[in-house]
Amino acid sequence: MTSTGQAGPVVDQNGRPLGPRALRTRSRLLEATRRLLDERPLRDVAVVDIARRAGTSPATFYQYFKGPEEAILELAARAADEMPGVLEELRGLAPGPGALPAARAFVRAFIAHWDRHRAVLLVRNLAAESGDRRFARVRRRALGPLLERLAALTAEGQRSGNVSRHLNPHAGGAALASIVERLSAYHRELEPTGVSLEDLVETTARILVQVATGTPPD
Amino acid sequence: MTSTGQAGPVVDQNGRPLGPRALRTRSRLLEATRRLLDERPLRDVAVVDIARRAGTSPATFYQYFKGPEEAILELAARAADEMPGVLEELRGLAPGPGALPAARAFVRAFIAHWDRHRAVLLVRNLAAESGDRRFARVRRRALGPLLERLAALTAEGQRSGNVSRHLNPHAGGAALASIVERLSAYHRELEPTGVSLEDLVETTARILVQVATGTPPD
DNA sequence: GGCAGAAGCTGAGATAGCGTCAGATCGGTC
DNA sequence: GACCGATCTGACGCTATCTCAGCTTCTGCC
Repeated sequence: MTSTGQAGPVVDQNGRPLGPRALRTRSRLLEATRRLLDERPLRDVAVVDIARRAGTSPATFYQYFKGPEEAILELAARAADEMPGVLEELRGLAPGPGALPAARAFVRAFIAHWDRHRAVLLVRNLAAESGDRRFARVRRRALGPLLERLAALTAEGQRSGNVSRHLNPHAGGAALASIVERLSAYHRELEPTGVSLEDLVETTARILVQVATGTPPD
Repeated sequence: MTSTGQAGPVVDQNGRPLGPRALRTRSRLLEATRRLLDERPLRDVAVVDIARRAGTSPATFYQYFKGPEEAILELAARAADEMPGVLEELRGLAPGPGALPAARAFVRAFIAHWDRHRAVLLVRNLAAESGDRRFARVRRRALGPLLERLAALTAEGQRSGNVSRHLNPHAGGAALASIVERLSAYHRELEPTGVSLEDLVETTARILVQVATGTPPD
């Protein structure tokens, strides 16, 4: 199974499975797309550019992808494959003294993940929010487990009486995930205003712990 | 002063000020852009389409705008002009019993604002996050006052001892604004998973109050 | 080594939107 | 009813998309 979630081997636009040479060409095209997207907005990334940078021709690109978007969809899927590792950091996030360090480590890992894949994730989010099902699916695959984890934590906090019954756990999970994702996307714009990355990590981690477990650290 | 923040009257691409007929044509073009953007992603909105829908020609469009993006920039600036009204709702958000209703009203107003301008705001955010200064500026103009308000509230909470000293007020403000903005953008995708708009409003409002004032409502 | 067939690649071309400019049209004025 | 500035557009050259038919390269077989 590929990282896009399709079953079976990688195929070209006609459904034919790819041999080793073709796979290498396809990889070069993906890598070229990734690099170009780091340099300029999607609108300015032409298929010709991708092909040239990959040392091949536009026609070859179209053999493997419907267009730049489809290549980005696959890059987003690959990024999603990294999420389990990032979520690992959340293991220690349970009421108690280990909560804050775990939250910090998680926030740091999440931001690093975003910094690695910023351009791709921005396109993913725009496409998903604009109604593109494929991108919405990849996004859900990446963030769903985070939402669930935070929701479960909130629900647990409610059971133990530390978190208000008036919160909806899923909405709370979504809200907390929003902070982490949004600030990851934005921290570069925030830093010039005097908020350091460490301020962001510390503040976000503390909000996570406070809201999800109901017990403010300190 | 126009809503883009430029001084003086509206001008065309050659800097010539517009007469009443031209202003009407320009307005039709803006409205057509808005409507098309609600129907499909920016990538699929051609200048030809905008012109046709406005009952004019592509050449006319180029007389007033460099391209679709510039039209959207102006639409985003107009949306930003609505923000003071939305922020009005925040007036009552101070420690005390009025905090929760004020927070609810604010969250509702903010979501309604997003629902009105969703397509434009998505493009604005993508462009801003991709490094486009003009869009970043409009975005700051819209959200800056919200950030400041929430940061001030948090700082006040710290002074009165209700909010942890370890939070950075500006980071906290940004985090809370993130929730509101992100969930406004996302609530449509969340609803199918069983989280109602009211759940979202209630949960977000409570998190706002709890984090910013340090006193959980209840 | 040489050859057949499969695998992979691309040149060339039809199509479509972009952005410009010279000139047509409109609408008010005398 | 002729003029004039304001406004609009037809037409054109350009660039990028996307598609084939056919070319090149590889592989295994004799």
